[in-house]
Amino acid sequence: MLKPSLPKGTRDFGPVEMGRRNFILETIKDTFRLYGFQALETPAMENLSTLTGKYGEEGDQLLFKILNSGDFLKKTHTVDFEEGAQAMLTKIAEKGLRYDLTVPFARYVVMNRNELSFPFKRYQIQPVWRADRPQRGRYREFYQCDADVVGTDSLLCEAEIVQMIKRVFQALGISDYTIKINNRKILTGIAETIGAAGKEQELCVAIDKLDKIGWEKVGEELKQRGFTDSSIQDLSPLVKKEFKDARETFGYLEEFLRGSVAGTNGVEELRLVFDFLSALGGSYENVQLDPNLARGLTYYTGAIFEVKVNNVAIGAVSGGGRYDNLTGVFGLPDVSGVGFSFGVDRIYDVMEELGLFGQTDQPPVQVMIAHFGLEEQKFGLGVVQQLRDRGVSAEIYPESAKIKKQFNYADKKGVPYVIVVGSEEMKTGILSLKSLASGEQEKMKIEEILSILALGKK
RNA sequence: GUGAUUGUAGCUCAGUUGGUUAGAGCGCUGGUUUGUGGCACCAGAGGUCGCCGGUUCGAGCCCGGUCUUUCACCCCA
Repeated sequence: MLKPSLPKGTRDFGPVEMGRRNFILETIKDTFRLYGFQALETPAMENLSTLTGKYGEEGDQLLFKILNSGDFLKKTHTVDFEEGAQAMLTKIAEKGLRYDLTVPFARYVVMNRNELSFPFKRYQIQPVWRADRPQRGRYREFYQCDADVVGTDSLLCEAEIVQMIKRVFQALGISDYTIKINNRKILTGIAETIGAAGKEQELCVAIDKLDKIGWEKVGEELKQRGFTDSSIQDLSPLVKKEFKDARETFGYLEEFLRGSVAGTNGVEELRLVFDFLSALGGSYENVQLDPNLARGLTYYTGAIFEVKVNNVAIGAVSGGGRYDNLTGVFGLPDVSGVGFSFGVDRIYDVMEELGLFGQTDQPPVQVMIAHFGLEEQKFGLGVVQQLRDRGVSAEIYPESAKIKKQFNYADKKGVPYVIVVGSEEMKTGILSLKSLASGEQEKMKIEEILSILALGKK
């Protein structure tokens, strides 16, 4: 017999997990809709030509490729084997699983550019696949919850993103978190200011590790990447400075980036984002302007975000930024957009670690009807139907069994109420309603039970 | 992709320098209780020791490979 197993880095979600995941997903969806985003779904698989080259060389290796159907060796010749995997790939696979939701979205926008009215706001909640090596909080199949606005460069979008993040985390009961904001132009400005213009890519990769390995090691890495001692020297005060609030950070950055047009622009943009945030009635609580935030993604050009839950050893649970040329590779240039994404799987892990589930768990059904035999069960069917008609989720034990067994089932499943139907109850029409949590049991008319449970369901 | 690490009952884990029929707790099934779950007591079921191969008279234990888990790097949600 074959032992069943799952592919590496994938998981099943049982009933309890699904309840919790759906709670998170519904919260996110609600929020997206509340801000005027519309749903979009795209296929799990895309043409490989759509996917390759969009995530860098590393990304291409992490793509799951789909072997062509039928005789996949049809187009190959023996010499192809000698050419190596890279050359062979295009002949045996033309499709791949999506790696993120942004590229399929860009593809969709380009294909439907004439039908869409811009600015176009869409959200998309679907699994993505990466042939990564799994770790905690890192899977080969995981969900992304993206919301993007394309076709406008208004910084209001950035401010609304902050508001959406705050709403979601509040609804989920996560309070100790930080939304870090920076602007790619500020990073460009920093590179220019320290005399390393054009090396911002390297700067980002190194600076991103700051809270992980510390300034000293980052300095070493910068040196290895060809930064001069004086550049590193110049960078040092900015990195080491601890700002007490956004106002102070803005002041310092303005001074620091005085000589850089890009840098000054970046600061101005962020100021406007903060202005909009105030106008929306949002506080700066949980929001941190962090000039050292440097998300590696190559396509961000403006604001960048990252959300971390404090005191939990898991990476970012949300992130995003503005890109000026999302659709350019598909032949539609100059479409500015800004988007962000929640990592449900990580949010789940965080909430579990913080013990936030439990209060949010919903019972599988409100009430179960236990009975003593076929006649009693038939009587119970009438009751169960009435309950369902009133919108109360209810089930009746499907077979005749010892009452103890029926109670046991309800208890294990976590059903809060049990109604017992016996010959006495059938005669009088007065049923016993027992709360499994308290153990209290009361006799009352069906109508009364219906009212109590119908009230309780809200 | 590089370097480590893990795997014994459904779950969490014991298992002596390699030596008979591999154990515990929890869970599960049944009973004590044919109109009541949780608690208690009693009984019972359940294991190709991840998989394949090797060394050995003999392997859960040693060796190789493979899969899986976790971790660091790379990168990322």
